[in-house]
Amino acid sequence: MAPDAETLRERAARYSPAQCRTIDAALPLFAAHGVGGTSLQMIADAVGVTKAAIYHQFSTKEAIVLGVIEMRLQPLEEAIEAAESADLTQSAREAMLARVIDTVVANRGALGTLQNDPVLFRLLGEHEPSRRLWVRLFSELLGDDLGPQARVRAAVLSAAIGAAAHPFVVDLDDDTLRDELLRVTHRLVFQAD
Amino acid sequence: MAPDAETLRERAARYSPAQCRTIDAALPLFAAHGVGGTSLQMIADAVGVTKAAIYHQFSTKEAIVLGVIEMRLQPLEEAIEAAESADLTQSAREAMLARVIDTVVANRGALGTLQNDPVLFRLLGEHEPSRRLWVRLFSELLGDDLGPQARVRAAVLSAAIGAAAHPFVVDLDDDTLRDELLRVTHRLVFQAD
DNA sequence: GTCTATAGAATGATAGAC
DNA sequence: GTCTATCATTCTATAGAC
Repeated sequence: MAPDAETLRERAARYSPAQCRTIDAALPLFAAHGVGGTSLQMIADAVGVTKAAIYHQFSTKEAIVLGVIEMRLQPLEEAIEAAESADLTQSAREAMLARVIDTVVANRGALGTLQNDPVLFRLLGEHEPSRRLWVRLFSELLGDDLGPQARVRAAVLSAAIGAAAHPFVVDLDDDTLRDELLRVTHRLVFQAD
Repeated sequence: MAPDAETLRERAARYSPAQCRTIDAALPLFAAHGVGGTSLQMIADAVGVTKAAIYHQFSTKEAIVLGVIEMRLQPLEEAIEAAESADLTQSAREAMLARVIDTVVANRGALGTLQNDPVLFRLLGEHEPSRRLWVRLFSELLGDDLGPQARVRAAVLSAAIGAAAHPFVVDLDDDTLRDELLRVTHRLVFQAD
């Protein structure tokens, strides 16, 4: 099995408890200051250890960023796997969208943060396991056709997932946000012209 | 007139040619590396001058970031002003959306970059002239009601504007992107449940 | 408006003790 | 797994000449 064929679950399982603490501390810092604006010192301070301890866990800053991606994308992988089915019936596609939106709302800040930082977003496109995840999601929802309409819909759906972390909706409760977001994305994905 | 009541046009007019060169050089760097990942040295190299010259133009890095916001948000201000009308008829609102989408597509990367970096995005919400701009846009399109439905729609519309810079749509020509994006956002904003 | 030169702090990263 | 101590590099920012 090629290393790139690993699932996010398999990768995430390899992180030690100390590494998980670092990953958890890094995400909100990335969300607030961006990856480029977050230093290892800031992460170390947030965890409550020294920089050297962080370097024992991760050999580079990029390795921490990858860890954040793999850990926080994992719930989305689970949602897609759970809803994936051999037959692309309309109801199977609707169930996948609903499950994805559930997960997005339950993980509010996380998935939005991954898409709203230029460094994280680029890595999301270069990191094979996460690439495959997006391909699975969009091809199941929008089909394999890569026409302009499907491309624009995919881009807006991707952006809409990030909108779950938008300031306009921070104080909506999960149920309300999920209902409204599902309604909007359902229309976006499934409504014919 | 309070300083905060200035338009973006008035502010943008104050920048010297040298400052404009710096602002133009900074945007693609912010898009690629994020604000936090972009140093003054990188900006100076891109302009072709030394750091000291940049510091003569802007006293801090944040002043450059503000300059980028004010310059690149200006076309959106023009679009909103041109389409703004006293009566909130449906056709006036549709005309504003169409004009905004035109401007978004014509400025592809710019508006997306402003919304896809955590630092730029935060400043967009703290900077009064740009705050007023978003309020005008969303209240004209979605009304003054701040219910959950309008809030989610506003957040997704805001994200959809950023989607014009998404990799999925980079190689679509302007006309195609504008048509598809307008169709999708029109439905998002105006379609009742 | 741009340059050279520099100050002082912070950065990513490493070595070696515990 | 964490620490102290340190390295070379880069950072923001300033002073003063042209």
